[in-house]
Amino acid sequence: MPWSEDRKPQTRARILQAAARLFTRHGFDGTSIDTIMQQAGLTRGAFYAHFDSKSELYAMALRYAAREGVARIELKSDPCARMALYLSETHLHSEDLLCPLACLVSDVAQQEEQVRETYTRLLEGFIAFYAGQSEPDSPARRQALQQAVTMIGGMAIARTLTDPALANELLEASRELATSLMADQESQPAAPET
Amino acid sequence: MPWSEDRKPQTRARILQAAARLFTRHGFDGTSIDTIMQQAGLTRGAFYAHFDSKSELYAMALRYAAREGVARIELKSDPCARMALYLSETHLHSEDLLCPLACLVSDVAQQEEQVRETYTRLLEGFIAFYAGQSEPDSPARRQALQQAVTMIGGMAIARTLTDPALANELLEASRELATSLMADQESQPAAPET
Amino acid sequence: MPWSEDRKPQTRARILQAAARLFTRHGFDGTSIDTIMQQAGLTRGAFYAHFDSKSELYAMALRYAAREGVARIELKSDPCARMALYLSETHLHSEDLLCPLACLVSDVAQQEEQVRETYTRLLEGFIAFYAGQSEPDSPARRQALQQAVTMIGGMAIARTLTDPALANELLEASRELATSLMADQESQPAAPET
Amino acid sequence: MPWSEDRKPQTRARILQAAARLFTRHGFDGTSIDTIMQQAGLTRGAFYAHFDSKSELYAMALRYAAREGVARIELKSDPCARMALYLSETHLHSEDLLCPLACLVSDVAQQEEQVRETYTRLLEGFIAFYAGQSEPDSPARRQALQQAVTMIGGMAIARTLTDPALANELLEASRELATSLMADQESQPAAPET
DNA sequence: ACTGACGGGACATCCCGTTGGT
DNA sequence: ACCAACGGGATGTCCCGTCAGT
Repeated sequence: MPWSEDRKPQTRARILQAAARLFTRHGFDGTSIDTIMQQAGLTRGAFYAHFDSKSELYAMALRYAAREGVARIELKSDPCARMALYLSETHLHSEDLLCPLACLVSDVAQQEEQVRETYTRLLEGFIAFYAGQSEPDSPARRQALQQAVTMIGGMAIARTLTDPALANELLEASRELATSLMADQESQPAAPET
Repeated sequence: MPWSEDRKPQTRARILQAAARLFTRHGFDGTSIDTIMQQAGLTRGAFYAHFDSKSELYAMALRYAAREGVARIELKSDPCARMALYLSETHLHSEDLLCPLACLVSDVAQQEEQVRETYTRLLEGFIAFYAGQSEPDSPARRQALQQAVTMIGGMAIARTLTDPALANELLEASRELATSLMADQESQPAAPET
Repeated sequence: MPWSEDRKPQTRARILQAAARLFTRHGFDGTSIDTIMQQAGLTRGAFYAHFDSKSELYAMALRYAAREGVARIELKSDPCARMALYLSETHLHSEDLLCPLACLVSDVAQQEEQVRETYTRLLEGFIAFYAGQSEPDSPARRQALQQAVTMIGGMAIARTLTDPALANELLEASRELATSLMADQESQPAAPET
Repeated sequence: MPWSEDRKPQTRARILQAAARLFTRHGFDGTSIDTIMQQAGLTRGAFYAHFDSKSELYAMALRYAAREGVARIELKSDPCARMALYLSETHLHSEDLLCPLACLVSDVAQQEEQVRETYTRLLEGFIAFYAGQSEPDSPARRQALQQAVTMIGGMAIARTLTDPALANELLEASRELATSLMADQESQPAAPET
């Protein structure tokens, strides 16, 4: 092999990082390959040595962003603390790390099958984290799904609003709901409907 | 002008209808003015006699779709029935009527201020419907926010998934959560955490 | 209709003319839409108001060039004179009118089906001109085919050569062969083999 | 260098072979260096250790294809049999051996001087084969030129047509004409117009 | 000799907003 | 109000030639 052996993965990672940042902020159509590569310190010409198409990169970046996000949040091992961090104002205004599941929900919905497939799997991972080894139809599973909807939905909507006060109010309400869901799960395996 | 006096508003409505349908499905960048106008039975030249720009149309269409959606759902006066309809599989696979608040969350997030402003106001309306005349910081208000997150978030995520089973599972869990929220609201003004 | 009624056909004709000129000289890949439109006094933006794709234009330009060429040559009603004109040095070095059947033989061979179809039909027309109402398997038909091969083949090869002397020699030999074929046809319906 | 001494020419030959095959089928612009090298079992970087540019390779491949073609056809020493083989349907649909003089006539016409020069010399060789040691202006020379036009022109046009029946008809007519030319040459040194 | 990442140019296609014209 | 030709910007994709590195 020419070049140093780990140069390609490094470059690839740089591209993925830039892509993750830009895609989560401006979506698929709002981000050009030129911009991504420039952000990665390269030029357009090198792009196709790493990825087959913009779509493929998009899917890869989705995964990258999700894992990277998880990695940082995993510093907190408490699920409750993670949730609070996810639905925090800090995360909402974060410059470099946004959850693709939230920021790209409807963006992904308009992409081709493979991308939506990737999104689906990432969501399954998200759910699995909160569901643990629960049965397919168990209350724990249902609560994990509700947890996902609350967290992702809350963040997605908050990101869209122009009114910061309303966004914060929404985040807080979401945190409250998510907290109650987790409380239910611990104390009793039943659904939250009292 | 030899045309009948109410022709312009009619044409405008046709454009809005086509725009609402197409935007909610394919997003801002995925929908061209040409396609919209063709769908409305006109050509692109006529567009600028009704709207100043694509962005303005997008905002208008957002409002149009929201109102139109509300109009149809309003046949059910029961808030609970409305919620069930909103989070139903029928709505998920609907051909002609989708909630822009859900389908375009992250799409709107990438648009210019004015569009996000419109989205914000529509969301306020959505919340107000479930909140009633509640105080700014009351539990009822909080529950309305949670209701919005659950409904819009649930639908938005379900729309993106490729796995129909998972999508339905998610919708069902969302319905359950939304139901419990409404039950809480009626029985007691407290938050759902028992 | 806005604009003057025959403006579009005129513009279209300008584009076709430029395209015919450029394509016959530089082939499909050697000619860009930009260049064609510039040559036609327009810009790239207007192109797709007249043609669906570059390929379609190529096919159209093929037909245009063939007809235009025929039109000029038709001033000579004598088939023999036409042949002599076709295989003349004047035609070989012509600035603005080249036979697409000769100049684009192998260029067309690499294009998609529809283009080759167009070429095939044009060749049939070429043959029909020399065959008259001859039977499908008659000597007259065969001679027309041979005429076509001689004329088109001669011109195609001559166009490719760098040595002007050899090119002229080739043209002359082709003229001689074509002449003998026509002589045969008139005097006797048999093939030229004495 | 640890490599065996004749490795370079071998590799070079592999590249030439792949190039000849691909160029004759898809032309200069339709064939990428990547494809050629892949076909040769190498990658693009190795290319420039053997050739200076794509154009140079094109010229070389032209020669290679011509010689290779001649080599196979030379098994038949009878000029007439060779002609029949050249204008056969087998050659027309051949998978791996096509005459570059025919398949690339107009493709070469659009290339730079050096390539056309190569083509010109190859054609001279082609003519010389049928002309023998004839004088520059002799009937034999003229007939060789006509032979070349008939064979190359016939094949070039047949390759372009979409209608197999017409292509075969054209080939047959060309064979007939070529045959008569050879008959004339043997029996009498005069031109065919008796 | 060979690999493969990289720079940079080219181009077909798409789409928006304008404008002449009815 | 409506039509549609037109200008011009943007971008994904492809491809050539180079060069660092073995």
